[in-house]
Amino acid sequence: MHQISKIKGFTDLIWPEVSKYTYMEDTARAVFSAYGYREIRVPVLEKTELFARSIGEETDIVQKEMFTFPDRKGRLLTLRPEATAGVARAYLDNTMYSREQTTKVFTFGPMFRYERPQKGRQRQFHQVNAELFGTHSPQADAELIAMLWRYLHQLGLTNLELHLNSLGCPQCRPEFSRRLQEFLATQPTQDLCPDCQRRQHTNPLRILDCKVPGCQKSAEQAPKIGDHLCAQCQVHFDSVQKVLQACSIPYVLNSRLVRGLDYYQRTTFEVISRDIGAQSAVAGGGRYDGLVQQLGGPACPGIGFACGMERLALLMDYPPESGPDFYLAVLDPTALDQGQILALGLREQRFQGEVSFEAKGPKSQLRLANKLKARFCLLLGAEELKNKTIVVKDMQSGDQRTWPQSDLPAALGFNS
RNA sequence: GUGGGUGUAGCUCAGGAGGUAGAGCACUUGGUUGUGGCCCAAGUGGUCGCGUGUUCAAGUCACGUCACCCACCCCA
Repeated sequence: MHQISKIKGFTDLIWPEVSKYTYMEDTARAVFSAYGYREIRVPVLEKTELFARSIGEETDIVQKEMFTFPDRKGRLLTLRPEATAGVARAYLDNTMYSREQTTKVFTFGPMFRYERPQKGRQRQFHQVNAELFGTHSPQADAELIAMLWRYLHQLGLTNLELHLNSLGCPQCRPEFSRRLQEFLATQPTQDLCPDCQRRQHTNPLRILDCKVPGCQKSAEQAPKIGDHLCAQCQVHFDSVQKVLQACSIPYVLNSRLVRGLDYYQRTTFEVISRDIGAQSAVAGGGRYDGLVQQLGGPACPGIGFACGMERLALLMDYPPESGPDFYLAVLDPTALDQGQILALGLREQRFQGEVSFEAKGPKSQLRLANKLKARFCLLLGAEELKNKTIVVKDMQSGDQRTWPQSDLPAALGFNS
């Protein structure tokens, strides 16, 4: 019989790797709740239309990266490729906008994109996500970015770069796109890659972050969106930067930072690591003031970010190495039951440890205790069973002595 | 979707120009050591990813196929 293997791009998270994920989640809860964010959990499966309408019909994500299939009644469903659309939908479905002026939520969980797997990229991957609805204030942009920065710092990550840009708004961006197209028209067409020759007409902003050398050269000389923001966008962007500076959050302006989801406007940002291979963006986000309305809700601004947990995991040194408090080594089969009873008592006192399920000689038992990095090895043989004692050995110093079983917790060097 | 790389023991990998599978680590047992760590000895463990072909003979050559990895692309 052949084994059934996992499907491409889907991975099992096993220990110790999985402990990084619980740590990221626990840390997110701790940090985000200090900023007033509450947890939200939304479905993994949504109507395809939700993503088509929010992320953008023409984006790569919608065009070729979604897991989409009909349900038993022929309705098109899609495994979420990102979290914001679903959270925005939930915000509307639950009329959360009517409960309070601003709503702060965070979530985490699996996302799905049909891409070729590589380092830092899986078909099922995980994100930590935060969204803030209901305010236009640039202070909110800065607070959200500061929270993200704080979170990454709390995870012990350094050597990260925060890239910042403004994409303008529906007032000023069309004008900039037109100027960009005009500029591109003056460039020799063959300098652009085939993709960009198409984008030139459909989505010219995307050319700015194309990595093909010819396109980069053109992009360098191209007009910058920062020079073409409308007055309100300029004021907004300046304010965001002012707060970030005041909070001592280091960032670099990157006029070529263009996000691949259509709903972003004004502030956008990305956190980059140079230490994890080609997929270097560990977090990204921005303002999406038009999104809620686009989904059929009231005009309601919003801003949010997502962190790629797989990519953060590549940077994390976790869990710290540590062994159990004790290993209870049973030397004689007749003592197996008593071993369990004694371990139960220790565990009730919050000591952490293992009991052997089978009796073995002292030599192999001590080898095992050593391998487990247990602090104490407790040896229980036929003689100890009879005398109601147990041998306690400190694995580090090698010291050992015989203790009454009734007083075992004290033997591990703790009082109560 | 497009490139490139890799698939041999539980793990990391050797196997020059085809001749019936190797090392280190790990594991088991024993010796030594004050009952563990160091050292020594023995032992368990492999349809060489899968299939077809060439050949007297294929881990080794050819073709195909699958899987994984890295990169493009895209993004977190």
